[in-house]
Amino acid sequence: MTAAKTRARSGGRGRPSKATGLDLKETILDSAEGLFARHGFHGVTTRQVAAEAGVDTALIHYYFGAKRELFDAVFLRRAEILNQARSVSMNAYVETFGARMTVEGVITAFIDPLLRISQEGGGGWKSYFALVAQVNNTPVWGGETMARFFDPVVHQLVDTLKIVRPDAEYRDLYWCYQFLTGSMMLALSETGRIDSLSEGVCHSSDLEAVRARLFAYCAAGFEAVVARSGKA
Amino acid sequence: MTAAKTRARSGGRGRPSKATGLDLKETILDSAEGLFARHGFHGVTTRQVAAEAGVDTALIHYYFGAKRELFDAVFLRRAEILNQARSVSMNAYVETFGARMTVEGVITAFIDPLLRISQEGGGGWKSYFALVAQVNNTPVWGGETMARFFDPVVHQLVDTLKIVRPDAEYRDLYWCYQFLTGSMMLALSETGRIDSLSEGVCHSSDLEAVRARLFAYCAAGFEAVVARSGKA
DNA sequence: GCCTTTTTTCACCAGGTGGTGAAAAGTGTA
DNA sequence: TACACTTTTCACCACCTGGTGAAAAAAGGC
Repeated sequence: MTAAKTRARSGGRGRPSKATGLDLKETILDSAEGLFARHGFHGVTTRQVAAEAGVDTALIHYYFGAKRELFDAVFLRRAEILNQARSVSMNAYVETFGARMTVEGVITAFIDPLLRISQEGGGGWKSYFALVAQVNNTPVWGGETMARFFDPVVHQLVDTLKIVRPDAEYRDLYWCYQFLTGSMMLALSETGRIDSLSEGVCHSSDLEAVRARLFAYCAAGFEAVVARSGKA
Repeated sequence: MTAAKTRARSGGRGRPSKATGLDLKETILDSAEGLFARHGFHGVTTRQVAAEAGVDTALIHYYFGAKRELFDAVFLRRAEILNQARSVSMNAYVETFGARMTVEGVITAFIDPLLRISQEGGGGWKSYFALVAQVNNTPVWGGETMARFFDPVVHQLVDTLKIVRPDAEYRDLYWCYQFLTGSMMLALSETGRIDSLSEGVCHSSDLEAVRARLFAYCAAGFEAVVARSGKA
């Protein structure tokens, strides 16, 4: 259902509460988010966003300026929530387990908040993750955008892993992170590819299946790389 | 350097050999490939492709039809080479090692041809891998495109892994493949993200570093998932 | 040479693009 | 009421989009 229709029925009881001001700003962001996630930055026009939000084209420019600024606003909105959730999760893990931390535990603390948010956070989050996955694999400005929004929490992960495995080299840690993020983003974006590939055995929407495998997979891969580097 | 300029100097000896006919068709594909890889399907116009190829816009439609057909032609050209290289590599591995096959060996036979081609195959291949990585993370038509071009060789991988670990469930195999392909495509697309993230410690162009880690990483992750599933 | 076929260019179209400026409508305050 | 301010709409612009049809040029067969 388009945001326009959603706004139209507007609740049905009490004040009609026509969306206005900041409400409308969020509505525009929601529509833009869904469209950007499905078609990419260049595959979406400001007119499409306006139409789905039930809003005049000029209003988008009034609130956000240029199209690229709208995109950044979409990207930023949830990045802050994400970063805080991950930071809190990792800090809690460090404080709870201290010297008994494991690689798999750290990785779980890093990834699981995203899975939980995707499962419990409502539909907008699925679009958002698909969007981030696309940006993550975009050359030119993709790397710069990811760095701008997500570098700090990644450094927190790497530093924590370095505490758990003090002998590991940073080169290995960063490469393992890259492998991890490739797997993680592809799983979170739920492209549907695994559904057809596996002929119905797996479903990309089944994040519980991801949870049951991804942490162990990444942790084992990580340990193997560190071990191999140590003996080499 | 643009293809237009490349064509202009045209060799310098013997027949002037102005590119024509099928040559020109390849030139257009080269230009399209580079542009699509950098900016995505919607981020490129047929005029840009024509300009970089040093060719009239109408010629593109003469040879390839609609823009989307041009994109598919770009995608198909190298997919066939890729699929054959991978299939040959895996068959050779199976025949050479037979009952002594290992998970890491199979995965190496599956991934290494791509690394080698990227290292030795010339610049066009780097663009191509970046392109495939983008499509792999594209919802809507990305999954369908990947399936159309790459499903058979993936099934060959999964079936071979099933021989090496007969007790493994297909569900686990497919999920592990998804994790693997996410890591692999991100590494092959050389987005430059790891360069800035690691502050110069790692370079995404360093495929030798990938080779030294990715096979072991994926194999260990794979074994861990299978083992966990077996005992659960 | 001539004729046919393929390749390349040119001029053009209908519709869509991001973006703007001014007017209009709404909102709060006194 | 009148006023200032914010939010929303409308009409519009210059430019670009994918794509087409016919003419021109080149290549090949005889």
